[in-house]
Amino acid sequence: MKEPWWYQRLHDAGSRLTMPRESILQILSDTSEHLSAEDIYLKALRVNPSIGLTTVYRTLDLFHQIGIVQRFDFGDGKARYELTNNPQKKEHHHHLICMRCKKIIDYSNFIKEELELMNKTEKELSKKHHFHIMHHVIDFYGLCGKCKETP
Amino acid sequence: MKEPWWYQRLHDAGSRLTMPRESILQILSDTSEHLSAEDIYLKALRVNPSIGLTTVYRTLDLFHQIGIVQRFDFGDGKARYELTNNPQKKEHHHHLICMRCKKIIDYSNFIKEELELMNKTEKELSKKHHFHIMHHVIDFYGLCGKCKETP
DNA sequence: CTTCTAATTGATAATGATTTTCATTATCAG
DNA sequence: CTGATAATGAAAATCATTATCAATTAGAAG
Repeated sequence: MKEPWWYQRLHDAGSRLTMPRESILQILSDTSEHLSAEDIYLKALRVNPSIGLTTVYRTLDLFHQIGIVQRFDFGDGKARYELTNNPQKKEHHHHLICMRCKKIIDYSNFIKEELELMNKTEKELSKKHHFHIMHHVIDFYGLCGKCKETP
Repeated sequence: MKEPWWYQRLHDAGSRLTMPRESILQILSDTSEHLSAEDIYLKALRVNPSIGLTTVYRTLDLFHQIGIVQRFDFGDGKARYELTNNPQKKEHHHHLICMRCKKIIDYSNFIKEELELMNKTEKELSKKHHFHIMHHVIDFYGLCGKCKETP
């Protein structure tokens, strides 16, 4: 079995490959949801009943630092985590967030045009502000169909 | 003195215009920073020493619900608030966020092209997902010049 | 202008996500 | 294999945000 790119990145960061980290990586790559630290912890418990919530937090933080996961704050008080896409596959998705009921809709029909523009903009900003951009987030805030009806 | 658009919006929402709310509105429109609830509270205290932190939170939440302020989570554990721009002036800015030192750089050289695309996309998403979009957020995450140097 | 009532306020306590601490354990380079 | 060092987990500590509740106030109606 081929080691995914993030194993390399872990190693490059001088971090060790441990069981809790593997479980978390596994959980993240098996889901398409927006998992919170506790969601991940609960799933991890089923595989490794001795894992600690603290470790989950630390691991997610590490993964975020080295670019393996993205962290999102949708305004419901807890952070959500998603595996960063393999840089080869340039696909990514964005979110529609209902400001009332907090529902999140993924939006992945990403327009070619938009992706191009984003890349161009990233390059420009990188240069102008000496910033090394690792990823970007586009979120749309508003009211979902239901909440729009009932004010 | 002309009442700004948000006064109307407050009224339309069936909410009253109170002193704490005016102070907060004032503070928000006087700054170009990304203020947290506590930042705002401390500033408000200087004008109205009897204001409570709770009220600041409630007010910011209300303002956010009715679209007067935008709320941002940059990953430092506290929410930040900014007055939404007057809808007439279609300008808005976005952020470069350093994942290490949490520095935030505003980016407002917004490309015409990008704004057009955003509007088009918003329209599309609105229709497709029956979503009433109120605003959007674009954030770039990465490492600032300094943090890039010292790993 | 006065009255009345629902909206609003502020102090305090409670909540809940995330971090810190620290003694123990496990990884992996040499 | 082994030691230096990173990583772990339990428990306690933080800290932003929210709920509670009695007291106050805005502003519509008269």
